[in-house]
Amino acid sequence: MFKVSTEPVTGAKAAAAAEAAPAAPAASAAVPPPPWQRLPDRPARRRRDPISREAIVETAVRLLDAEGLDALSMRAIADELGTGAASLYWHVGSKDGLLDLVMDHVIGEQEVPDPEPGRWPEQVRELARQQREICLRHTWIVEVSIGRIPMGPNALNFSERVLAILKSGGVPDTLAVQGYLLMISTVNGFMLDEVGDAQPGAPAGVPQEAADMASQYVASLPTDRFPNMVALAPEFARADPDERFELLLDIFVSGIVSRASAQS
Amino acid sequence: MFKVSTEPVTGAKAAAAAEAAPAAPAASAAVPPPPWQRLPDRPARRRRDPISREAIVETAVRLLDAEGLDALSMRAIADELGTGAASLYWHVGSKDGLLDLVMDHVIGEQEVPDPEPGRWPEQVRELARQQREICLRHTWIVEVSIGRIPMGPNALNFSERVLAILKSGGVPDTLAVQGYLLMISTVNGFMLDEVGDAQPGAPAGVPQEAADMASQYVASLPTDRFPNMVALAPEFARADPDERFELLLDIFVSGIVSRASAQS
DNA sequence: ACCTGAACACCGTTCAAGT
DNA sequence: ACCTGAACACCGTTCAAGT
Repeated sequence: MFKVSTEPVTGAKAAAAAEAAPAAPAASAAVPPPPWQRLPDRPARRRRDPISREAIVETAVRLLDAEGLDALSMRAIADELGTGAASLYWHVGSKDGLLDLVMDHVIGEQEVPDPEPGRWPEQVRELARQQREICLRHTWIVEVSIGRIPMGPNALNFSERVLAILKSGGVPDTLAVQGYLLMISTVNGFMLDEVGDAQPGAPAGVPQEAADMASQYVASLPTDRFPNMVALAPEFARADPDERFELLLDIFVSGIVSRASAQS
Repeated sequence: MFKVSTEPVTGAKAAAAAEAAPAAPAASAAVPPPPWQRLPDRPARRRRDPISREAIVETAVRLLDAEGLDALSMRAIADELGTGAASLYWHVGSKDGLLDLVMDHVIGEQEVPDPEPGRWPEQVRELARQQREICLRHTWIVEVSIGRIPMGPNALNFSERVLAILKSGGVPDTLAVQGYLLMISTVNGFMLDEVGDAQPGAPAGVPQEAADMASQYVASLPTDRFPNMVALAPEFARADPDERFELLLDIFVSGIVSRASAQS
């Protein structure tokens, strides 16, 4: 089922404000114990990451970037924070709930410029490129986004600002919303291809090695049964993702533009 | 990492042929024991699904359709076949390997028509619609396809025949391959949105209920901070997927067509 | 060649109990 | 209000052993 991942709109802002404010009076704050004092050696929680909803989300993102989606477990996150897995459940409810928060956190990385009505198509292109870059930084995000309708505070803010750009360009209501939704999912589809489930080691983006292997295999097929594949094998090899992404943008944005001017 | 999911091209054909051939002499084949005879009651494997690579794949697909991706476990498959999980590993190597086979199996549902050079753009549209329908039948396939470069026998056959259509239409080599790859991933992106991780109960496709809930929530936002969202809330509600898919096809195919005629 | 049971090293989540 | 350890019901996979 679809889950509408909502957060109270004020939540994040409030938290951010609290964080920005000067730290609370640290009167009896952490003082390191004298070196001779023997403390009960429970894991000695590293308090630079105090356990809180925000800290859990940030730890999860760091872990995801470093180890990939398969390696993310509640136990691993808790370990990183110096606690047990059970402790996380008070803050995030479930792993699924945590991933909702993680997704909104990542959406927060998008910076949407103020509308410049004259060049809205180029602004749309820039947004798409930025979306791609975020997916390359966080290769796990496409998979995480499956089945989540982004409605957290950052998602709402993002949508609002993108729609402002389209509306300022005179795109009619229906086309603006449809086009916005299609743009997101089209880029996601592209990224589905480009990043796959790349492991952290890999430099993100389809490893050239894999592309070459595939192309080589295609070239080796029996010509009589796969004439087109064999003939086009070299094309599969030199499929530069940047180039292909720009082609996709060209097709997509010019399509929206021509429909927008036809309707107004 | 990307896995190139390859099967020897001849494998499936050979297996199919073997299956089609008359069954081996069933001289001392299974005769049901007399009703009074007490047999050791091990699970009494239902032999209508003999355990084999093909049977495992088919069982997996049936289970996936019925219960969704999260519910698929090696134990569940084995249970359905009347064995233990360990027995599957002789046939499929790993769950991941099984999913490779499952993906190729599903790709095999695509029927690609022979090229009709005059109407290749419409043929491309039809292929995309068919891809969508398969994703609606098997809502888990988009997620399964992440990180898999489809190179099984059915995938190769599919690619070959699609490329034949594009080439017959006079699409230049590079654009044919790029366009083919982009079409697949664009439809996948759309399906990522449309099916999410729909559970088996749901009628496949974004539940109208969820769309309404989202739209209602958007309409309830503070107007001063989300003027565009609030104004466009109704558009979010009546986003008919069929309509949006056709818009996407229009944009995409017309983009390919105009570039094809510009280059030739 | 094929199948099996039992074990290993994990999961997400719950819950009574602690402070 | 927040955290904890221990337990529950699962996972995928391995492996020695069976036929």
